[in-house]
Amino acid sequence: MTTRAEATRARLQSAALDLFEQRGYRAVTVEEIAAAAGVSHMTFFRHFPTKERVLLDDPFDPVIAAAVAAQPDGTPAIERVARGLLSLVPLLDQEPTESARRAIAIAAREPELQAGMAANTAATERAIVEAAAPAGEETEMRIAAAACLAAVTAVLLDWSTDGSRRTLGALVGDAMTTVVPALSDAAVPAYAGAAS
Amino acid sequence: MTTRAEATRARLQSAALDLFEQRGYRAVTVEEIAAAAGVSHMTFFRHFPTKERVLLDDPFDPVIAAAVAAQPDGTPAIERVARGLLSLVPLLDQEPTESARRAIAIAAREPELQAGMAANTAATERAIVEAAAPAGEETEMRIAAAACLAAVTAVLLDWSTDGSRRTLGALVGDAMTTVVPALSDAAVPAYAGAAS
DNA sequence: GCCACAAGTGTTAGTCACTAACATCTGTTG
DNA sequence: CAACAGATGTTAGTGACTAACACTTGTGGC
Repeated sequence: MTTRAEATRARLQSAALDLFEQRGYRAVTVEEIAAAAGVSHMTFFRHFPTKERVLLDDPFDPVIAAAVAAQPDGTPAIERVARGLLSLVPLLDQEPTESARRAIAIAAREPELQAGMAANTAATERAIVEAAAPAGEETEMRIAAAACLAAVTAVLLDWSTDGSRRTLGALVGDAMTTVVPALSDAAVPAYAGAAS
Repeated sequence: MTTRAEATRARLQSAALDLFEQRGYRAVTVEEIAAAAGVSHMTFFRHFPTKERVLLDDPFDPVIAAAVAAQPDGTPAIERVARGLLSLVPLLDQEPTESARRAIAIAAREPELQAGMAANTAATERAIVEAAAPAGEETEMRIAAAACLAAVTAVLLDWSTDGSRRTLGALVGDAMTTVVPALSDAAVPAYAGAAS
């Protein structure tokens, strides 16, 4: 059941994406987005706390955190995080990622939006630490999460803009292999040697 | 020779730091900072492009980039970056870091400022890639830089607020060991085993 | 000392993101 | 249909940031 609020929210996101693509993030005002969605600017701010959030909305933290937590412990934190992220690759390659790609492509052009993406990353980092860090190893896990997520963000930016037709999954595989060279040795055959 | 502009800039930074500590980043207006420094708000914006920048000013990118570039190539990108950052530890432990610590402690409390720190990190990342990436390996280097810098940022936030009396250098050593476990084996004896 | 000249700063008048308070409308439930 | 809650609108702000133009202060040549 789609509530009225959900429909409004979706219209705002869609209108914002279109307008940002046409005229650039900076040049579009919240008023204009709201008008294009047929609502007032107050309604916009009831659905999104900031202009930035209408573009950079990311509800995947719990999924990512669970994937990391599912990795066997006992191995170094950075390997657990890397393997957890790799385990999500099949999911990535089947999702309807087109609107996400458009959003990231817009963010890639505006430095202020990359700061916003970093805020997303920080939230994901916290989720991973809470879900997957053994007691007493929170710092290690936070460092490992920060490192791996930064690497994923780096390839996300490429993927969104580059003409390169590589799948997001393959790029994430490369990123994890770069961060944890040991992964390419044997553990994840599907991605071994994928890095150039 | 200290120019008038440099003096004004320093007064603005100092006044901002004091006011932010007393009343919090959000609650202090640019007008108030400017007034405390004896100038108008327009002068503030001539010295700093945004309110955020008066706190998060970071001129160390060239030093960091050079330190990474100085590492021998042929090893994985992530090891070069990690070793480059480690080579700066002696410098860290002798610098007058007190105002930096105060600034980071303020930033640690405000999510919006952590986004600003991420913008700093992105700039550092670009500087490292430009200075140290062999032709054709830019992506690998960018991923490695993003990962290591994220790890350093994570410990910086701890260092600024925690009562822990560990030196910044020791914390950075731990961070690099977490990201590149291989470093603890032999290469950098001073930090081997420093991680808990 | 005086006179360009430029760098630094001030004033004023805006735009736009974002907030608070209160009114209105719409859909649902008894 | 009445009552109620969720969703939206209106209005009136605050504060970050910009543009245009005037002014002031320090510096070098005469």
